[in-house]
Amino acid sequence: MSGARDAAKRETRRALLQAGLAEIGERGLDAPSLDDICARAGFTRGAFYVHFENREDFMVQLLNWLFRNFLDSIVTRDNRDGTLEEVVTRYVDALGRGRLPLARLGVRFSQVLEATHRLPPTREPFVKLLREAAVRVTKRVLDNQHRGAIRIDVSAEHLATVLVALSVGGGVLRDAGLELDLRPLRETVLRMVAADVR
Amino acid sequence: MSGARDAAKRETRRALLQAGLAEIGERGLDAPSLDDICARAGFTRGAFYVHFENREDFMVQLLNWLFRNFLDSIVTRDNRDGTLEEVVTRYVDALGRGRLPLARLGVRFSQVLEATHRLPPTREPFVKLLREAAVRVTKRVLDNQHRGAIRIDVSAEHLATVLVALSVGGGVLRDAGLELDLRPLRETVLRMVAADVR
Amino acid sequence: MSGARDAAKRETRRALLQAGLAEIGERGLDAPSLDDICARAGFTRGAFYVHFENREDFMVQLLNWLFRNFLDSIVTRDNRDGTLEEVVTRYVDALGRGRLPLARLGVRFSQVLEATHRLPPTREPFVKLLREAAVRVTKRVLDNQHRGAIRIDVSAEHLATVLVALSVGGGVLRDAGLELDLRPLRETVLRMVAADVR
Amino acid sequence: MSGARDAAKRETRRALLQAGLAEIGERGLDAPSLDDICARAGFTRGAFYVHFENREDFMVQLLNWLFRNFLDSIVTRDNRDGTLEEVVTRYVDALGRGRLPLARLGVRFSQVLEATHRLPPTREPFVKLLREAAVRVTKRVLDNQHRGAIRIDVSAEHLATVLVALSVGGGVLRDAGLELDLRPLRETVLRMVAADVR
DNA sequence: ACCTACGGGACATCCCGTTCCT
DNA sequence: AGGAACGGGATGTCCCGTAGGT
Repeated sequence: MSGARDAAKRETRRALLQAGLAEIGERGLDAPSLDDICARAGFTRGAFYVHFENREDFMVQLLNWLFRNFLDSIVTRDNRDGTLEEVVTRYVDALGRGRLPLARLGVRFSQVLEATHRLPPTREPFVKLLREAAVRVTKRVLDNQHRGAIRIDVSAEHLATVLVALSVGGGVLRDAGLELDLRPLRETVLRMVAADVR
Repeated sequence: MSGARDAAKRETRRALLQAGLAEIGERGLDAPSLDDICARAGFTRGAFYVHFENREDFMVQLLNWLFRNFLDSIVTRDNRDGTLEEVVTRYVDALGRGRLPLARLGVRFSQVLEATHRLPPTREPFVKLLREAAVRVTKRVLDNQHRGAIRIDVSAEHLATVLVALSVGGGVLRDAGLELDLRPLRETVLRMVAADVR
Repeated sequence: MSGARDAAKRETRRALLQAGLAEIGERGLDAPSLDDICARAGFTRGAFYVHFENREDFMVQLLNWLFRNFLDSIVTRDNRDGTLEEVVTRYVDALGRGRLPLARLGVRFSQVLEATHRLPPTREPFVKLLREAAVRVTKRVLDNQHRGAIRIDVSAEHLATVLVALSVGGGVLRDAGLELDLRPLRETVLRMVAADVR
Repeated sequence: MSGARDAAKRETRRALLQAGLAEIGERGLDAPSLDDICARAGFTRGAFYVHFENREDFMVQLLNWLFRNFLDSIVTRDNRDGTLEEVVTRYVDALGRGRLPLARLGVRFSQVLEATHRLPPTREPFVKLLREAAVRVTKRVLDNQHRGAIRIDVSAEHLATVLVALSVGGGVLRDAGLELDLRPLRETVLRMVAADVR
């Protein structure tokens, strides 16, 4: 199945979501009108209502689509990361240059949070996402504990959760406009989790 | 002069701000109309425009009013807190029972963040606020380092910033609906900052 | 009470209803937009929504207002009518010249009927209206029977109902575009109800 | 040629008209969208525009199709009716049970009237229809006058027109929701047209 | 100080008609 | 013949800001 017709349809849908993401990133969740979004995608509302039931449906689908990219803003999926130090370094580096996946899409953390609060259907997938992030970090911590790079007097799971919270908090502070000198902060964190003391 | 007159006027103003806060907490920053807010305060827009220029002005004043209470959600102002452990414990405890000052007002962290992003006049006071929070925590850390309760191989300032980020991140995760077992997380953090290493 | 403010308000309301009636008469129940109606009255939708909850509320109030004039299209209220013959003659005369109160307002019978069917709140007052019409005609018939002008072998009440149905039917046929030679029809009816035979 | 092909096409057309009739009966002339009508018939607008030019064209064809059944709501076509009393009795009986052809289709008299007013192409056939109704009744009256069952002091034509108006008026009152005790009304009418006077 | 009528802009939704695909 | 994507117009509703009354 899925001939030229279906392909075009999917492309239209993708373009609308993409445009919606861009508009939301620039102007918030509520500001952009459907006309704005459609115009940016090169379509009209006639097309919009073929693909989405209404504005809310659009937003829900948009967010769920976003969540798939979201996780990468905390920790990448692949296993080539090596040490936790490298993970943290890469994260902090991306944060410092405004290159976190979310930021790259022009969406603020707080926007996502607001959205999940106002659109109930998005809450569950979002929470699942956060849990998955903790799970991924837990694996790295365990790896590093085994090879003696991370202190073993704390549970890997708890440490991972702390790190996730710290990442989120750092991103939020950054979004908020607080200028942070990231390098020493990174060093501080690494020292707090390191196996060898002083 | 004009005692009773002015008092009544101030009371009206306060009632409007209070109502605005309640509406925002319940329905977000954009949903409540001025009519909704005024009605909740027992007035109409006629009273509103006596006290505020327009919706944006109202929101700015509302947020700046909120910020004065906001800092306490991270660390209280008084000096009777004693050890950092007590500070952290109290914070985590409040977080666990949804009794952070912000939460008590029914406002989510993400809402404040969104607001500061869309209302430029609120950004500066907000950032100042975050800095002040870091300063307060820094003092506590220094105190504790001096008495040997906190590790001294990290800068008090950096550690404080990390703790603030962690607090913010924890609050956000909580807002997001992630159920956290806070006790072990608190223990993990305390161990990471402790002076004595096992 | 009711100073200059209230008077202006009532006048605005009246102007909107009047304009609505005119628009409905010209273009039907559904065609005229609120903008059309408001423009004809010299106002905008901002004024409209002060006086009416929504379009349906407006239509209901409009119809109920119309009903007060409606009854006169079947039989006038005052008692100076004298014989039933005069009543019938006057009615037929008005019908023939398109001067029935309804027609004078530019509203068709069928429009009123349609409206009452689609707007439930208007049904009860409309039915009450029809009953009142029958009651009025019944009184005339009784008068005329007492003085020997109308046959007494039929119940006054039933005869009145028949006459009302006949009036309505005649009006509808006229609305429908059937050209009727009304004079002989009137004579026919009068002969059918007359007391003296042949 | 093209037997099955054409049959299928006609069937589609018929299904659309049928669905349109049902929708109109339930929700009025304007409420149902083409999508609603097509969906009810099991098609989409793609099929619709094969058979009809646009909405107006559809409505015109629908009404003209309806008119063929309409006449029977006033007087049947066949000549087996016998006395006028039987005609009236049968009509009143059908009226009382809501079994007039129009009512059976779920369409109100006022809807047809409204339609003819707003769709000019339907007016002429409708008026022709009403005239034909009068002609049919006139024949019955003449028959009955010849055999001495109906008074002869009124023109058959005029009496017939009066009866048609009365029928229409009765149907309208019924549509309007006025509860009528039909039996005595029927007796009243029959007495008014009877040849023998008590 | 506060209320209320009103002007007027914005927008989600609905729906019609066209066009291209199958 | 029929299905479905898309263009694009129309409109009810909501809401902000203002002006004039009380």
